[in-house]
Amino acid sequence: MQLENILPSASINLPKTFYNLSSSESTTNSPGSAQIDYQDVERTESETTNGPKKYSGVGNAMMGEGESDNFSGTKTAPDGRKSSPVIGEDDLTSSRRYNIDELGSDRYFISSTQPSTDVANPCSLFPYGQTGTVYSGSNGSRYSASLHYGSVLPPTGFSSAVCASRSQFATGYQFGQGPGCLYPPYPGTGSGISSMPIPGSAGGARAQVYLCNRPLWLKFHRHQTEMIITKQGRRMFPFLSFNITGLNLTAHYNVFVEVVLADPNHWRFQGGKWVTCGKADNNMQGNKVYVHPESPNTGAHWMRQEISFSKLKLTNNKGANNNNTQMIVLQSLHKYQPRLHIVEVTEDGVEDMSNETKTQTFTFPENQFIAVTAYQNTDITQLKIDHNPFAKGFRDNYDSMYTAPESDRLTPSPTDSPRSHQIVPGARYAMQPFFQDQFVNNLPQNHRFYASERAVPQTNGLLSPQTDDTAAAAAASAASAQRWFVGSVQQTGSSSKLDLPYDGDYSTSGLLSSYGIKPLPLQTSHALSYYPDSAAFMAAGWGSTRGAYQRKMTTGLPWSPRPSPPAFAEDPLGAKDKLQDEGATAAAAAATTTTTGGVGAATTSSWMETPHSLKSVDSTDSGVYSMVCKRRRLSPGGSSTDTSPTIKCEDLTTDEYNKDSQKGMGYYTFYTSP
DNA sequence: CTTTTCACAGTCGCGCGGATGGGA
DNA sequence: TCCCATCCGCGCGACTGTGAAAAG
Repeated sequence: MQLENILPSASINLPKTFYNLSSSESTTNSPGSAQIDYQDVERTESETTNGPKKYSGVGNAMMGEGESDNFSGTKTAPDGRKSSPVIGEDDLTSSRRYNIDELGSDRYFISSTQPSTDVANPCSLFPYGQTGTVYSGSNGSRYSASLHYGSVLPPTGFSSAVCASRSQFATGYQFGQGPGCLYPPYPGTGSGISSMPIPGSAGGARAQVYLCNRPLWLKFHRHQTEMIITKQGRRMFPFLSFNITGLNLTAHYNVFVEVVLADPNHWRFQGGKWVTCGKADNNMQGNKVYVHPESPNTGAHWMRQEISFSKLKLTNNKGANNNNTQMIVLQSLHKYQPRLHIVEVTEDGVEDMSNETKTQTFTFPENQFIAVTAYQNTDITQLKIDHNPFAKGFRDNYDSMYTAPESDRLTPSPTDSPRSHQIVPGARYAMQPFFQDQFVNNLPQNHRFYASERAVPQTNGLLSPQTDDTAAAAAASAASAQRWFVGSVQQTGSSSKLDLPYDGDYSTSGLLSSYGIKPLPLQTSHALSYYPDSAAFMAAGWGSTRGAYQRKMTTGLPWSPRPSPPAFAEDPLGAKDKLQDEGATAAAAAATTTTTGGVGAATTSSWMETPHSLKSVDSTDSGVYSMVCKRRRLSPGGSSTDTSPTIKCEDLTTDEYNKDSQKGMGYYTFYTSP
């Protein structure tokens, strides 16, 4: 790709107040310009489609402004290299930091429409499908949306089954992933596929789907999302929540989620990162589909409100099929990709067998996760605790948090969070605060001091293993005139700084560099994700004590023998180069994803082992990292490490940021397809 | 040694019943 | 005094991550 070309446009718009962009590269792009750039990118990408591509952008893209926050995991080594054990570190994407859409809007959408060349259409921005870099399967051929669909979801079985009824539905789809089924071309193609319209599909009604809580998903995705599976079933968190547009108001549709293997590998958490370990067992049988309880229903119904799958449960119990609750059967240590299916049916819920084209599938790469029976990466654990209302009891500063007046307490309750927006008709924005929060870190102004440092989303690439959302981001950016634009942000000049938003702080602390601790993860602000009015809490003492993390030491190899393939594909460029380019890459990331089709864009090369050169980099840190692999939370009073001030101060300008974000619904508005 | 299972403690909302207050 | 609406407290269930034990 031609990063140079892309960068300017790629850069995201961010409130300067918040990010303090100083980067020379950063440019003030207007939304329009951004779009144009993307076009360029897309073009470029398509041209290079066959070439080795790397996973790019996702990681960065993921870092939303709001998110940028705190991610602790990523830190820059003194030399500017990222030392975080986080998955994505090898990922080139990491270099790309920003994703437009994150900043611009909280909603990310993929249109099922065909990847038309229509530039104007946000969808067009994502050359999904075109980028075959993704896991192409044995034949190596790229999966086109249609192809993939067909392979995975045979018209006869899949769609037809659907029609009958929910129960049938589930049954019918149950083995969609069974042997013989192709893996969804995950990274790249996966997203692309879903986004791609099925040939002749929808008789004209092309739906557009927005991932409502995308920012939150991105946060997790950066660290490689993990989902607990238990015998009795465990809810997903983040849960899937979509907004759908473009449906026929009067037509009836079944909406369901299918979870398919994202790649052909078995994974294990070793050396602080996820690495492949043998082949996946794709013979696993069991229900893979969760039909939305409100199915079938009219297009008007589905479009009226957010479609939440908060009740969806994941289990590893093949025989478990609770009559009351649909559960999706998964296998531990396998990577999965949820996919949203919208199938037009008759009033009674029966699908039109004669017209399989009425099925539309949407895939959001950031929804990808690894099923586990116990959390492996403490970053994920912390994110879950910080964001999942059900886990409030595990928040270290919980006490102080709640000292605030009840009136100030906006945290959605476990039950209401999902329901509130789902049930109330027309309450499309009911969750606004929630989403907003995902973007914004609410911090007391007193923390403002560190604003400059936080200017860049932290975790850059380190984390995200798979990236894909960049495409989405790009689309979002293009689609919505970004309110904020961030240039390559990053730190001016020195490449070393690029990666680390917190560079200054971390380096200062020194502790962070070692990773012995989890730098304020958080997100305190994160913890308040659900607390729009977090400031009050902060005043109450929030942030004063945040659990420190203790790395869970793994006796295993410091580094995985085999780096995760696609997701974590290393950048061919030297690490150093990477860093230098990071600023550019960040911007490019968006473009890349767009062009590459998001995560999936990863080329076959991405599957190759990580270059030793990169490893060397890691090795440098390995001493530190090796120790780190898994982190465990410490008691509040715990290690001195956690005390680092930097952490607490994550985002300074948060207040301002919030103001901006709150100003208009526009921030949350949906993208409309041209 | 790794992975899975289980009991546990914690939070929350919901539902129920009782107490309270106002109006007829 | 009776009826009705509202408020409050309690118990229950749902849900979470933790950590130890069990299983492979």
